[in-house]
Amino acid sequence: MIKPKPQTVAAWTSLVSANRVLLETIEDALKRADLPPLSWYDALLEIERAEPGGIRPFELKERLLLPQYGMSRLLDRMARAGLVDRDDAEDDGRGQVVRLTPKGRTTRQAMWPVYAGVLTRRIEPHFTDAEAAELARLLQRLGGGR
Amino acid sequence: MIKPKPQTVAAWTSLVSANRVLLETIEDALKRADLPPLSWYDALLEIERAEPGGIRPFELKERLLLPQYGMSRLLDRMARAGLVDRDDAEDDGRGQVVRLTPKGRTTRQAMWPVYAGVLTRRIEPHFTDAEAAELARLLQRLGGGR
DNA sequence: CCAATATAGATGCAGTTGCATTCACATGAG
DNA sequence: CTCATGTGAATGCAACTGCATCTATATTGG
Repeated sequence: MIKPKPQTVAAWTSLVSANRVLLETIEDALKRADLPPLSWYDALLEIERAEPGGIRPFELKERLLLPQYGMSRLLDRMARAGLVDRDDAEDDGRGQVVRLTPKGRTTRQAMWPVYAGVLTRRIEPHFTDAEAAELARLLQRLGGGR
Repeated sequence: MIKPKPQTVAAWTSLVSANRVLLETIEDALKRADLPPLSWYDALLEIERAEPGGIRPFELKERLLLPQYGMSRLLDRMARAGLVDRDDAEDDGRGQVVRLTPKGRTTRQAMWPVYAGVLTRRIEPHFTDAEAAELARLLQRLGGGR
């Protein structure tokens, strides 16, 4: 019979809780500022980083850990909102290249202070610099990287 | 202009990643074992802990950090699946008392080894006991407890 | 007691997600 | 070249979530 150590269970439950609470705080803040949800931020940032060549949806989904259909629909919504352009890929008739529109760029820039504000206010007061670094180091072992 | 420390951002992004990866692994394992999703486990456990008196949905939603409508619907589904009973509360005409059915109890018991197995295999190899405890300790400061 | 307000829980609707499948183009073996 | 197989992306459908609202009972102030 498998029996995890108490520390293991404690680490997992506190991880889930922390994630939930922080996520909710961030989504709330974005909503109150009349900005798109957090998932859009991550996508916008990743697309911006891929400038000026743009990025293929299948690369994006790997970096964001989204399922293929999730990526497809997220891009749909962002395109409908005028934040990204999807053009057919020159060199692959099946695929596309995604790029930010100017509005996409400004939207990401508008989201950052809200996002950063929550992170700063909700994380930094609880840790010394060394503790935060240690926390990041430990957590990185769980996610496989990124 | 708000500018979080790099450690803060690193801690947050690795937290999100770790959460996503582990959650997905657990849900996958449960699905492959033909068992209900993880959210049911948490609810079943909390209800079981409240035996024999049962628990009120509004208490449950607070312990599980779910919105009221989320709790209401989760209980709907679990009741439809025959895992819980909802009876009118004796002392409060507005409310109910939730209890496990025998099937609810066995289902929770069936889920645990799958859940525990993933936790053990995906967490314990990466940490010493002290590290796991330290991780839990640091994370607890973020979620406000639980 | 009555009216005003608060709390427990359900629900209609729109938007999102998961799953499975589909379509189109790409690639490699013969 | 041609067929079989693989890969990039979209989509129909059912389930789930968020939001706002609604109903019913409880509580409080007068």
